[in-house]
Amino acid sequence: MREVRIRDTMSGELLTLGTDEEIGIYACGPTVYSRIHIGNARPFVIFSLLARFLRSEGYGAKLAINVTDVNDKIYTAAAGRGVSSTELAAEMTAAYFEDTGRLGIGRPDSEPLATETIGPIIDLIATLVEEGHAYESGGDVYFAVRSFDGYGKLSHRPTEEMEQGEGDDAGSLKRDPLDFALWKAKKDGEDLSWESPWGPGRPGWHIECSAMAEAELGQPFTIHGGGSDLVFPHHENEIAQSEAARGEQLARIWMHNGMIETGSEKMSKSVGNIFQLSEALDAYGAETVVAYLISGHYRQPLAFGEGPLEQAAAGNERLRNFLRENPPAGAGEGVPGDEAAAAGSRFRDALADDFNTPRAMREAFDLVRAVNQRPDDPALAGAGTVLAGMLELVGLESLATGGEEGPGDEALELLEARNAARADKDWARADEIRDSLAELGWEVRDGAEGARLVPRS
RNA sequence: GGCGCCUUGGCGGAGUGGCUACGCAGCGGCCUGCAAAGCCGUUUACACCGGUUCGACUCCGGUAGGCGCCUCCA
Repeated sequence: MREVRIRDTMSGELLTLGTDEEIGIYACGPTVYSRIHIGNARPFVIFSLLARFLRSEGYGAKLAINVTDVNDKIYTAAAGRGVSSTELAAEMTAAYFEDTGRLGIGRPDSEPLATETIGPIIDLIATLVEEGHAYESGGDVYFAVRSFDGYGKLSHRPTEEMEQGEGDDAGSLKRDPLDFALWKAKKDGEDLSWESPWGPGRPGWHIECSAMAEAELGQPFTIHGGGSDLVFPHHENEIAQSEAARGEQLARIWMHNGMIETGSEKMSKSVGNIFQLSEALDAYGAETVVAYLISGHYRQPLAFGEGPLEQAAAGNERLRNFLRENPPAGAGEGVPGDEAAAAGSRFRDALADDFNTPRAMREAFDLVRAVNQRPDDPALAGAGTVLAGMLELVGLESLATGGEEGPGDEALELLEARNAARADKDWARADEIRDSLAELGWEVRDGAEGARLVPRS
């Protein structure tokens, strides 16, 4: 069991996970008012793989990624499309499950919906009102920011500074411009609301995560994550709500992923709308999308574009080629050589060090090159098995177990005919057959041990 | 304007006070009947300006540029 360290946004420091604690991880999922884009997939992948890695190291881990299915944006988008907000949310939630499911990295342990957590949300708000941290005003309920001393500790913003940016709030029901809504009274035209002690309404944007996190993981829990764009105000407000209500820390470590950037790259129209996850999956496949998403350290911004995706695909192809030549052994079959085992160990070390996936992948590629250089070195025995183990940790196990179908009879007959032609040094005929095989989807690779067929990529 | 962060070779992207990241692409070579796969080599990469240091891409300061957020209905 390795000591795993994660960079904490609040303190800026690398914090160590307790080896005997249950690692509760809560990551903020999407607000389902539209199909998710590839940026939304980054936290899903990062936190899913982190949980997978922790388990493989022997940690107890529970991952919860919520779905925010009631929100201003949903009302607006539904109205724009002429459907009910419930309908839109249900449709987009289903699309979210489908799109993320296609990534092939499994599902979180729990995926709570805001609309199914209304009871706990109302209870939490009621507690805040009782404790004097929140107040009702015209059917809305607001959190009194100044009643919570630690406000700003995550995003490192002094409250004095925040006031200045505040625009005119003349018609507001808030007592203080800093305050934010916990509960919003039902307004005309809104088609979804719940009864509450303050009248019919719906939750504000931040409270649902406080309630769901506590319901799923208890409080405090270990890691709270999400995109860096949620640091303020969303996570700052979650802290305020949860800690004011419970008098206890919400989460010990705050872990934020960087944004996917399109930079100034101008994309062609046909590629431009590939921002949606489903379209990226259609165009490149899950393996490429996952490889792309782990190609940079999770905290850093990641450049998006055709180039990076194709590069991820090409890198995968190198790994896949290697695994074809060096297939992983079955369970319990053979012991890896020292050098191969050391590479696997360094791969895990990299992940244990703030989940450094690009550094981990370096170990994978270094191992591949070493074996290609010295295929018979006993120290590198079992490299295919080691590599497959590495890839499983980062959601790329399909590169090793891709379930490639073997060539059919027709292809095998052609291959045999080509072998015969080559034996006769009838190169023209051999090349002709190679073209035929290509049409069937097979690439011929001549090697010392004869020709073999590989699916064309 | 405020807070946080970033700026690495054609592209993506790690990392370290002094030693090749890695991947992709290009070019040259090896291997191959020719290819593919693979191997080797490759155009002196660390925004700019100062400073600290025997030595900085790697620490400090400044400049320029970029990114996220700055609130709950624009």
